[in-house]
Amino acid sequence: MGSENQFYRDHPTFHVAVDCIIFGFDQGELKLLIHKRRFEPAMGQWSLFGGFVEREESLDAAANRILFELTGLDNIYMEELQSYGEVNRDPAGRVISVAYYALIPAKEYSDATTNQYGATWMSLDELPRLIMDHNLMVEKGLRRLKRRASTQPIGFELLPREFTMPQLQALYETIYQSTLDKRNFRKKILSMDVLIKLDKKDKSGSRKGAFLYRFDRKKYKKLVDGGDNFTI
Amino acid sequence: MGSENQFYRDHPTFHVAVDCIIFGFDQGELKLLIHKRRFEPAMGQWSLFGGFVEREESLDAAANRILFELTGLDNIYMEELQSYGEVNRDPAGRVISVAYYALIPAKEYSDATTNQYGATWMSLDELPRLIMDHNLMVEKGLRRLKRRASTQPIGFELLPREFTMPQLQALYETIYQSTLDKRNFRKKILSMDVLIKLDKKDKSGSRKGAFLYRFDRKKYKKLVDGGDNFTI
DNA sequence: TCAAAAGTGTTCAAGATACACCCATGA
DNA sequence: TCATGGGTGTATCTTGAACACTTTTGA
Repeated sequence: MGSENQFYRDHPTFHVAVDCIIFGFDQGELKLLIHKRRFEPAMGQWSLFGGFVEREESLDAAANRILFELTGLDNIYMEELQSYGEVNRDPAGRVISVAYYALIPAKEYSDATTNQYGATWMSLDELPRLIMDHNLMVEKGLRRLKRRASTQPIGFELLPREFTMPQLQALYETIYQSTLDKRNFRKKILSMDVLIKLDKKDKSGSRKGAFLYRFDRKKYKKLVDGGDNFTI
Repeated sequence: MGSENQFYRDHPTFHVAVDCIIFGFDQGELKLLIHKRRFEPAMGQWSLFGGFVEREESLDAAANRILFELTGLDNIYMEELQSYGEVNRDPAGRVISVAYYALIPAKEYSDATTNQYGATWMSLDELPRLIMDHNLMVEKGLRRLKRRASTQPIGFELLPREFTMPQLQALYETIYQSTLDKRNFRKKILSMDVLIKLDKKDKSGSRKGAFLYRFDRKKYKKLVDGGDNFTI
């Protein structure tokens, strides 16, 4: 930064990190992708996936890089959550961390990649103590997920591209931690007209089989342009 | 930072700044407190109030310090909005900025202090071009304000401690950019039972005078504890 | 043939919206 | 006395909530 002016240079600089709260949905449970930290301090303890921001890299780029390195997945739903800047949050030095949360379709994420990085899908019900303020980040991420899920079509990010109504409902029941009436649920979601009903059934869940649906961004756009909102 | 380990030291560090989006409400308008920047680059151009984070200072502390230095006001409603980390957002060097938005009761903020820092209340309708990505920050802050105002009792932060119904309604009409029916508005807000009606009238707005109210945190807590939400 | 999950409509209650007149006061 | 803004109640509509039976099919 030889080009920086004197005024800037009189001020301190900081390490800046990105931490990713990676949510997945599998077997009727919300899960978090975590791993055991591979460097000091706190090596070997459970941690979110994170890393330092590099010199010519934006925050968003750093978050996407970390996620891609880990999962090989691109075009992932990802949003900044909040920055964490307490002076002593990291015992090894002053680090300002920007937390992102990401939603990935757990099924499309191969376990092969998982193990390469020691990544583990951990159910949110039995989440261990994570390093530093990472548990705080997760709590905040969860709150955000719950709120967002009710007003934005982000639930679909957690499901495979083709999914059934019972799957979708189970997802929302998990996120909201409550049971929903299936007739009302179908009515509401179908009334928004953002899904495409396919001609196929998924027979893995029952003998009868359940019709597959796909979320349609164009229809969603129509809904929004028409002045209506997604709510569920 | 002599205590930092080698792994950390191999990574770059960054200037970190805080920028404050300071909203006020006066004369039926939402306003933003801005000033002309006093150092290079872009000296003399309109800017949000901001500053660099200091060595032993958390992000929140930095935001509060900047706001306090500027307004002399303490205990201000303030919330982190989002971080801005594009590589070239600041032409004079790499700076990562954390944007905060604050709501202050414009009336309690004396113009004396204003002028000392060259601060200016600028109506949002005639907001000039601000430096760097500050206009983006303001837009995002506004969207957040609109959403939050409908589900959290933050409108009161923009009014004096004692206010009238017509004032409160005018505030919400401004935030939502729409007109509201005064009977329905009163019904809704009074039904939540979070206000205390005072025995006094404010006669500045009409001959008849309007009763003054005060927002009551205890009543609000009762509402929330009872499982209900603030909505307007 | 039966167990297990998928699929389907109607009724009722609550909350949101629309709407018009009287009141108090100072000039 | 009148102009100005403050204050009040009811009827209707829309939306969310509650609720039970039939269908399909593989074992």
